[in-house]
Amino acid sequence: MTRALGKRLPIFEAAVAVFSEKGFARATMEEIAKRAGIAKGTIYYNYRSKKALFLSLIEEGIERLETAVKREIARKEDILGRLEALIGAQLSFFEEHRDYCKILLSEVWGLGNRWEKQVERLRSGYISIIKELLQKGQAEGVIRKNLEVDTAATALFGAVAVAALNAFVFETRYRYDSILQTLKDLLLGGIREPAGTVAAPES
Amino acid sequence: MTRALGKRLPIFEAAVAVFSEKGFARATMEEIAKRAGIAKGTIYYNYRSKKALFLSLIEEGIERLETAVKREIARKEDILGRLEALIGAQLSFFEEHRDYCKILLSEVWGLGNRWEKQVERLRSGYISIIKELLQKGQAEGVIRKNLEVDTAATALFGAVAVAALNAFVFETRYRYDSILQTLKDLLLGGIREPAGTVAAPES
Amino acid sequence: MTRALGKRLPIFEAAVAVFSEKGFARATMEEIAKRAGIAKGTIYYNYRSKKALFLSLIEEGIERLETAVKREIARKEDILGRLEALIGAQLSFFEEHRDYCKILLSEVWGLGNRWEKQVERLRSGYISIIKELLQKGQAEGVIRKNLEVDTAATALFGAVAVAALNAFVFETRYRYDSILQTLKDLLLGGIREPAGTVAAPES
Amino acid sequence: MTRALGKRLPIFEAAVAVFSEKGFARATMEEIAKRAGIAKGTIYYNYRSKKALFLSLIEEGIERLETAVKREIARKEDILGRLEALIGAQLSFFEEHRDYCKILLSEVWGLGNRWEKQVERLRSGYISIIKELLQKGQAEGVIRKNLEVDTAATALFGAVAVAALNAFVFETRYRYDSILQTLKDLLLGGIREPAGTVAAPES
DNA sequence: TATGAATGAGCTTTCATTCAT
DNA sequence: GATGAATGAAAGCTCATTCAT
Repeated sequence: MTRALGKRLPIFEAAVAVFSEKGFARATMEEIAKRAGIAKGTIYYNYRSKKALFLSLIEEGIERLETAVKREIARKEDILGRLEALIGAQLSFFEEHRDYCKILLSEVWGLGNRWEKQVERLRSGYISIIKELLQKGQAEGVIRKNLEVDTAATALFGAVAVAALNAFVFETRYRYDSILQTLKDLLLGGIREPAGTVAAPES
Repeated sequence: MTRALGKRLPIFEAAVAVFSEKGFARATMEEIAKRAGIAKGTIYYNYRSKKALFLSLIEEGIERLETAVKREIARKEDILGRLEALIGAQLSFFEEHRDYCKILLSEVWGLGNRWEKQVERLRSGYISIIKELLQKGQAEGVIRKNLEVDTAATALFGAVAVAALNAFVFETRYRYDSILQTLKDLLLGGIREPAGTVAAPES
Repeated sequence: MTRALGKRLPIFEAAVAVFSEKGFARATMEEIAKRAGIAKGTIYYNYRSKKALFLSLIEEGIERLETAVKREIARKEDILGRLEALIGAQLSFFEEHRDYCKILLSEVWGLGNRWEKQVERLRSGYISIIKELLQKGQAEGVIRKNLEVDTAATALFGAVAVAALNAFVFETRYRYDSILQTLKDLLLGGIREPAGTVAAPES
Repeated sequence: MTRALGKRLPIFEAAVAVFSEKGFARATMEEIAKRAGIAKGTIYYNYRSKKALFLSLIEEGIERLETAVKREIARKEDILGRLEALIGAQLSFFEEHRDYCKILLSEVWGLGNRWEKQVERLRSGYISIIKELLQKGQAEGVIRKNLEVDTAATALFGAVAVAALNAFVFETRYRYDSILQTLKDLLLGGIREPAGTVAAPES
């Protein structure tokens, strides 16, 4: 998102669609151009290369995700509320942009160093948001101190992302609210039935 | 894993390495052959195509993961113990085979439809193991009934996988025990400091 | 022959030459490209595949042959004159395009089923022209009724084609008029010295 | 046909079948071996190369054709009877060995110099049989002197071969006797209704 | 004799990229 | 600014041939 996006927006949107459907390697500039309704050469007039186009996608995608997440977080005062908001924002973002969900999982998280430093920065940038919340929560005593924030943050991201992928991409039918509630319950309260509760047998 | 693996094992191992480093599309038969120390044609003598080789990899990988997980689960009697065992087995498998960790995340989970029915079957086969544990636990009253098992199972898988990827692939230094403990705590008990607990200030 | 043949004509001509020299299977795109003075990829920019290029060749070839034959036939009024014209036109076409002569014989007539429906249609399309002439001639009483038109038509085609191949491809020296006259005599009047004729000893 | 054909016969027969179905280039040693019920290496134990196997096929094929033709010719005294016998023998040979019919037309006649000198010798060897008959007949005054024997001989061969191919390979249903009679009539007597004959309307 | 695993040259095809218009 | 014809490097795949057993 740099120049006065003349033809840039259509290209961008077509690229998101094609990259998410085919993955980076099997996506072709030809198809992106066709879907954007322009000539192939025009893409090169706006982006240096296929890779540059892709990176700009990733960057934009993570930026949008961050923006959405930060906006939702800001609305809550307490840490736990903010974590819930984060889970909700990420899930909702992935529902609306299942394109990105696939791309992020398979090409950014799933590929290790395969991509540039740039991508790595974005990845750890996003994870940091979660980490900071966790750390603040630990300091305030609302989050368990024995959790290693690094691990917990990535696990949290992974849980939401994979569940989102499963529901929005693999399954055609799903109940959004139910998924959201389950994720919040699971991540905040754990799988286990709380100790104090009298586990009333399902009679 | 079919014939009396003449050159099959070296091919297999080289393929795992290359596919995990480059991803399916950017991996070349040439490189796999070179790394296996054989001629390109020999791969085709043993596997019908690049795709077939890859699928056999996936299949074998998920099979091994399942085997390891099931073995560990079988050692425990109670459901929660089994869930802990599952988390541990998956984490340990991903540490030992970080190749597979990347391949599974980026090409199997991360790709929706892009692969064959066969892969989809394997994927949901593995998830079923988790789902069954959760359902049994809910019946026994040790797992919270309000969790949607589908979502919870995929989230659990995703949490472990992404955390493993982060530690074993992105970071060079990590403390295995710490990660394992964090995942168990997080997934079984949740992020939140248990209610009853007197949140002892971090003195 | 579709688009405003940019590089199509040179490709086409090079392809005719190479296919005729080497046959379909042993002809390489590399050589066709080199002979057309273009890059290999350019062929694929103009034709979907090697097979498509070849089929377009066959189609064009039979079309040209048909056009030439029909033009010559149209100039004569009587059936026998038309048959002579057909023999002459086919022979002359094969002399001018000995490339096609080889391709047609070896890949179209010589291959049974091996090629597409499309080729079969072209083949029987051309044979039909001869068949119709024969049938009309039988109806008019100038052609022997006991001849099976199917057999006679293919035999006539084969006689001219193989004789043409022999003269124009295998032999370097030949007398065109003599060949033409022999074919006309043979096919219209037969090998046998007419009965009534007093076989004047070769004085 | 040299060594004590130990495994040679099965190979030979399988080769004829496969070469005729697929043509030289698309036939594979693998398939020939499988169809002969032996291992691939065994073919190389009996024939120096694919080409050598193929050439031995051609040689054998033309030899068999020549033998059959000469046998039938020898039974007749007069030239015209011999020519009829030749037509009959060639047609019958092609019916029984439609394999050879295809191979001969597409790979031997249809390919010009593409094959070895050896094949050329065989080809012109067979044509010579026809030529000699024609020359003798011209000397005896039963065959028209104005026919160029070279052209007439190849035309005769081509007429029978292409008609045979058309009937035996392209069509599934055909009446052998009718085809034979038509070819004899056509080639000996010509297409044209004999002049003296009162063209009796088809009452 | 017979085998079949192994080879690698060679082929078709794809596609990111360039550049004259 | 925009185009799309042209390119050629690179990849998957086939198969005649070899050779240790």
